Amino acid sequence: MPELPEVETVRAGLDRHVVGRTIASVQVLHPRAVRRDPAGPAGFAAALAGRPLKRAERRGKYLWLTLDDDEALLAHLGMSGQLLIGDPERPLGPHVRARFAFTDGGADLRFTDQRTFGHLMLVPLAHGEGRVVPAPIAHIAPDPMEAAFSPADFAARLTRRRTGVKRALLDQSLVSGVGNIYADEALWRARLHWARPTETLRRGEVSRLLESVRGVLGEALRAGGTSFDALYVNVNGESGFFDRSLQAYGRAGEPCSRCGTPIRRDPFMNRSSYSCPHCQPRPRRAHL
DNA sequence: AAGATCGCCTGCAGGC
DNA sequence: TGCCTGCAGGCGATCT
Repeated sequence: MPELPEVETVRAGLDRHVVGRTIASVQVLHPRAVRRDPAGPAGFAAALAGRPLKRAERRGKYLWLTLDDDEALLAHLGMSGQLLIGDPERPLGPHVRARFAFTDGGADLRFTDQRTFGHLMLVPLAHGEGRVVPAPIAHIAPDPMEAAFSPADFAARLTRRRTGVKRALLDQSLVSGVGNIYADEALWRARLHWARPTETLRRGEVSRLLESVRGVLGEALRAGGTSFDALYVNVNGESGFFDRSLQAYGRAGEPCSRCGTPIRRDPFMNRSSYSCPHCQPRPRRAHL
């Protein structure tokens, strides 16, 4: 599941292999891939033909290629999305949803997505929080790794919430780029229970949490950051990450690496939260 | 109006 | 063997 580190690796791959080139033609192979684009598959494809790709940018889990005329090709990989670069003659796999060919006749770009939670759209650029971003994501907060991110704002907005700390971490309008996996990892590292009410967090706990979020994201980024160049054809946001060392996520029943207590799995928002019952004791007043 | 829930999707694991 | 259920999960839409 691509979260910020994976998406950043994809962005770096796009920067290296498609920025500076010009789109020749676009095939939309599954209409759902562009479901959020009001122009529809044909309009999306037509509007992109002949457009040069200027820059590859990212905020949180969204990435985009800026075009001329203050527009951008915006992408979200969802659960299973991949952007693959390779020989334009290779056969189309079953999950290829869109294909971009370039005027230089070189490697093409393919958006593949088994579960089709991801999407692409052609959008105008607009002013977001502290930066020019695609208009549809102007409501997304800066991610913890970007210059526009303000720790003071994050702390103030977090403790103003009336919810559990994990729900807050997953809310992209408070801080972007954190998904279920890294939320659990950051909470484990910060020794905070996922149901801890945000308004009870003390100043030191908030800074410990932010430090933990940045730590797990940064380490994952460094672990996976080379996978793209090594593979070249695999801008996929997965390869090189599945062997990432996780301390809590997915480790129900296994001993906590700090204290040996078995990691516990709790149902959470129709999915799961993993935590150490000893290091992350459940608060008396839990926000489930 | 903020916070919580729902529905979208497919493949796989596990039970019977 | 094959069917069924549950699970994975980000996010926009829709409730309260």
